[in-house]
Amino acid sequence: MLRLSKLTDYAVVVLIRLSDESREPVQTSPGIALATGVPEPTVAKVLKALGAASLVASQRGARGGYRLRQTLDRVTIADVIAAIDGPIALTACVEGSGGCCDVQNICAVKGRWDLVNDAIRTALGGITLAEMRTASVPAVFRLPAHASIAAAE
Amino acid sequence: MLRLSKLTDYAVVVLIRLSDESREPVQTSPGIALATGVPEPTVAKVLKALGAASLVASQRGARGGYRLRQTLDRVTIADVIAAIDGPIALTACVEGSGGCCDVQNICAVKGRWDLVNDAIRTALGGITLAEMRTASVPAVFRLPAHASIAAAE
DNA sequence: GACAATCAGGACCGTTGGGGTCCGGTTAAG
DNA sequence: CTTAACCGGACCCCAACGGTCCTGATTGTC
Repeated sequence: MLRLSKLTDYAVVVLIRLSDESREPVQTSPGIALATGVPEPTVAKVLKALGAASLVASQRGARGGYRLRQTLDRVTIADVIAAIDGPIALTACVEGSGGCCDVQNICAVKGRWDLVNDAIRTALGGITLAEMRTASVPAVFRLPAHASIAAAE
Repeated sequence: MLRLSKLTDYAVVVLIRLSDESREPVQTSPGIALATGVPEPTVAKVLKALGAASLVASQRGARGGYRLRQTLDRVTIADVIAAIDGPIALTACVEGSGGCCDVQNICAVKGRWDLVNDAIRTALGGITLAEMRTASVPAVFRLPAHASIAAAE
């Protein structure tokens, strides 16, 4: 169903959590795990991927943790997906991977998926995490983080 | 990588093949398999799904086969994906599937993926198979179907 | 200077679902 | 009646993903 990975979903949750500047500017992965309800090892994995993509910066050692590298209005869904799932390409038959398709000499749509890939990339590149956080969300759901943490403990 | 299934790829190939009106208006799945290089059972499976979605019409019995129900300029990629992979929804957290997410009481992006889903649907709904077939494809690749069949035999 | 906290980067499994195959039944042409 | 073709399942296999864990490297704190 054109599913995108659950990890990406988590990544969005984590990034939005990280954007809450009202708390410590640097947050640890166990802390984020506790706050979001996502298992700690998974949070760590997501954070590592986001770090590799330079979406977050890490601080090692005692009192270390993670912080955002850009504000969320500068981060698009496409960025997150690319960070977690790799480059956005819907099929194996994208340009550059030539020769992988064993029926390509017959295939009538050879290379035609680029049109679709571009459309997807454009659509995804036009949505920022800031929009996902705020846009038309009932106030009830708008980051009642503190209360949730308390409830989770 | 936001991969869409190979079956969908095949479906596009099959539909484009089916659109070649220069041959029999009704084509059999073995015939399409031969022409496209896709294994016959797989072609049959794709055709069944397309039939269930009313993208193709089937004629049973001897001298039966499949034919298009609409011209390709009226069929979008979104239609094909929906026919093969089910409704387009990137995550499990879409509206209507309420209660499946065990962290939803903490999740800060509750329901926010709708924004992304809509963007994808719009992007995919704007591309027709006719565009995928013709748009800027070098003439060399433009359905030299007859030659290919001959070569495949 | 020793210790503790925290990230880094792998290796490691279990499960899921897609990809592919096959079979019995049904329909319709000849 | 025979044959050709679709129909609708059931079925299996494997790769990929989600999730976990372990062992280092780094840095602040006592």
